[in-house]
Amino acid sequence: MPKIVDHDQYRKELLTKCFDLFAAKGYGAVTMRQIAKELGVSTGTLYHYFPSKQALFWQLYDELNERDTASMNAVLNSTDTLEERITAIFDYIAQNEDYFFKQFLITGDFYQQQDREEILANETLKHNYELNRDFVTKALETDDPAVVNFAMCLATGIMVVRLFEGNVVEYAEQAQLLNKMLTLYLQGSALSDVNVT
Amino acid sequence: MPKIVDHDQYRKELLTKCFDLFAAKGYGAVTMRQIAKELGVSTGTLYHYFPSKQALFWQLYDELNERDTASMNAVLNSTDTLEERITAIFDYIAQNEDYFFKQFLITGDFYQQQDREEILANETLKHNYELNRDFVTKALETDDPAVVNFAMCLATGIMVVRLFEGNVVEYAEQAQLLNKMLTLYLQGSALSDVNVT
Amino acid sequence: MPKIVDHDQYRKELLTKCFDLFAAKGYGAVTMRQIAKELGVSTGTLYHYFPSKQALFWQLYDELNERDTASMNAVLNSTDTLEERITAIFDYIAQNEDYFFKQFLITGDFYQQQDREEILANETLKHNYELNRDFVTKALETDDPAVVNFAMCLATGIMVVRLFEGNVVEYAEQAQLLNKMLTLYLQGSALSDVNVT
Amino acid sequence: MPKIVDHDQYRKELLTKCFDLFAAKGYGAVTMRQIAKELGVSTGTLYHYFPSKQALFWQLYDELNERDTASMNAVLNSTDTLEERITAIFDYIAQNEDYFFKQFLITGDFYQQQDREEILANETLKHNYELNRDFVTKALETDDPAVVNFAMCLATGIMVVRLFEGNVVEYAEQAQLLNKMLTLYLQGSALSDVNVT
DNA sequence: TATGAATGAGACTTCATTCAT
DNA sequence: AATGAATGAAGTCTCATTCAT
Repeated sequence: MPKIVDHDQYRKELLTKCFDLFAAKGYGAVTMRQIAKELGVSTGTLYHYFPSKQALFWQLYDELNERDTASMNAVLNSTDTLEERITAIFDYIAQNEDYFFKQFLITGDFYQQQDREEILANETLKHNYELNRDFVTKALETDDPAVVNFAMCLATGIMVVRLFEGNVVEYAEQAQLLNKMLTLYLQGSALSDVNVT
Repeated sequence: MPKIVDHDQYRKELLTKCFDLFAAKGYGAVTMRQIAKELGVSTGTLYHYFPSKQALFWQLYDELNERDTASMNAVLNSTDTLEERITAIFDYIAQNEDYFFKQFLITGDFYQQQDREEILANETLKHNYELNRDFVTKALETDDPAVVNFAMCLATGIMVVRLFEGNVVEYAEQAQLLNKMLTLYLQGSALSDVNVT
Repeated sequence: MPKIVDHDQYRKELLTKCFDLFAAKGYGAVTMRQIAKELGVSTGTLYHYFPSKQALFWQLYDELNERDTASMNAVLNSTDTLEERITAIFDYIAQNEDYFFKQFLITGDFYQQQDREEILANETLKHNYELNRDFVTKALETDDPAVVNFAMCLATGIMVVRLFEGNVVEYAEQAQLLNKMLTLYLQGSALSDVNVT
Repeated sequence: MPKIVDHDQYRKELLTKCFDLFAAKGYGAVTMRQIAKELGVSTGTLYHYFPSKQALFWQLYDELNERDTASMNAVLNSTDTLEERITAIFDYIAQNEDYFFKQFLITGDFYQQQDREEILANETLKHNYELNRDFVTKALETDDPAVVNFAMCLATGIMVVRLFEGNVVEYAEQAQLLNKMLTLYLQGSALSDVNVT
């Protein structure tokens, strides 16, 4: 018997440790030697677990998505009103902003690995988006896809702006705004629905 | 100073040609030799105009911002109502989406050149943001910074989502939504202002 | 000593399986992992039987020679005339051409392991040559070493030319030529011997 | 203008210097760093002239063939009889044995670069063989291809045996033998031709 | 015995940059 | 101002070998 190691589990542990490194420096700027050093293994070992730098990167990306799916489900518990749910979501993003920054940056790296066409055809990417969409749909309790997109784009935008510009926008403030506007808008829709009827 | 003008102008011409290259492949993936070849000059000449790859990159970034400033001013001409102005802005983004994609990607590369701290302290970046903010402020004719941010984040978000996910959102649709909500919201504010008064 | 026999026999089995691998790809291009995989064992096990890659290689070489010795003896049975014996030898080479190709290629690899001096001083190599020489001497029933060398070089040459150039020469044709020439030559020698006497 | 260098001529100079290195150690055992060091250039420069190690190797191979063609033509001058011509050829080989050794070893390496099929289909290889064949045909003044092959295989065989076994055969001795046998054989053919007529 | 995880030197190759011309 | 040859550090990856189990 060889050294007792759960190959797959150890592989995931290594991936976890890579996260920060890629997020901080970007795919291109991180060398396999650096990764190995950071993980406390030799380059040989690194290649024992990941056939190439690209492969390591893709596996990391998959791993991230898997996590997100798991952690998002708890957010909407114990929320009753629309306002509470909006607040909960923006709070969740705010709390995990650092993680989202990193994930976004890594996705950005991901992007530069291949042609745009391939990216847009990529199943993992699509799947991740569907996930988020369903989540927001459930939160807003609306079946108007435009509204769902509206909220998602706003949230994404805030995050991106904060990433690039710093604290020029605040989550809580924007959450309130969204809440008010949405309430007014949905009331309006409801009214016009009533009127129509 | 006859030569200097030529020098500077030629430098800008070279920069222009670099834009697509960086946008398509990313900073790290483009080599100075590739750039030189694309520009039809030798590496020696390239280094004659730009002291380093980084410098070339920064100058490109500056160049981009300069252009944006110029081209954005014309957008709001011949718009009277809020709706028209919102439509005009989103239309402008939609028309130049490809350019914004590239600019965003290059900014992303830019980001990976250095620490987050330095980025956020960077004057060029700040300046660019101020510019956009002023533009939106003027367009929305509101002095509520939260609302300005709201619109900016939404627009940014739509662009980013489309970049990564494809045509899952549409500019026109979101523009309409924003228009309705904003109208309702601003009316409400006006009313409450009145009430308060 | 019950275990030792198994050990040695297993070792030889492993060697046999290595033959094709080395012949096909060459010493340098075959990795120990590949060998292990091909043999259906782990690298650890491989190293249990062979202290190093070089050692494995040398043992393979020895093994080859051992086999040749055994298989060549039967060739000259039931041949009466010189013509029959020459035909038998060339036939034997033709039948086993593939094996000779591989052996030659492996010997070529062998060569590149060390300095020419060492090669020429190598006992295994010498021994193998003596073996072949004795065999040909017996076949030609002559004690003129020049003639023996002549035949050996011709046979070697045909094999090498076919290895590198393909079927541009035929064994049977050359065997006939050698037979005729040798017959003429040996008759002549005999005559002159008589004359001398 | 850059440093004045005749790119192509310098490339050939570098190739020449590589010859011994490859012949002595074999393709696999020579590293690009070693080559660079030996040539007195940096690895970067080496790659400036040769896109890869393989490419360098193929170019070397081509270069060798080109040379052989040139140098073989002078050999048959001032030879009148068959004996003189045979002697001249074997002498030529003996004089340049070291070169032939190296060429043969490099060809052997060459062989291990790719599949046998590809090798045999390789035009350079075929061309080289044709060249040698024509040369020998002219030297022996016979149009019997079997005899030409006979002589070629013998010469090749002597060279190969000497390469692997050392001075166990001598060129001069074998040249004499070949001369005698060939003379006898050709006389015989001539006679039988006469008889037939 | 047998396994395969681990090692780390070293292979090929790239690339920003310099410099002689 | 312009060229492109030259540099060498550094990147990704391989592989013979060792060793804990």
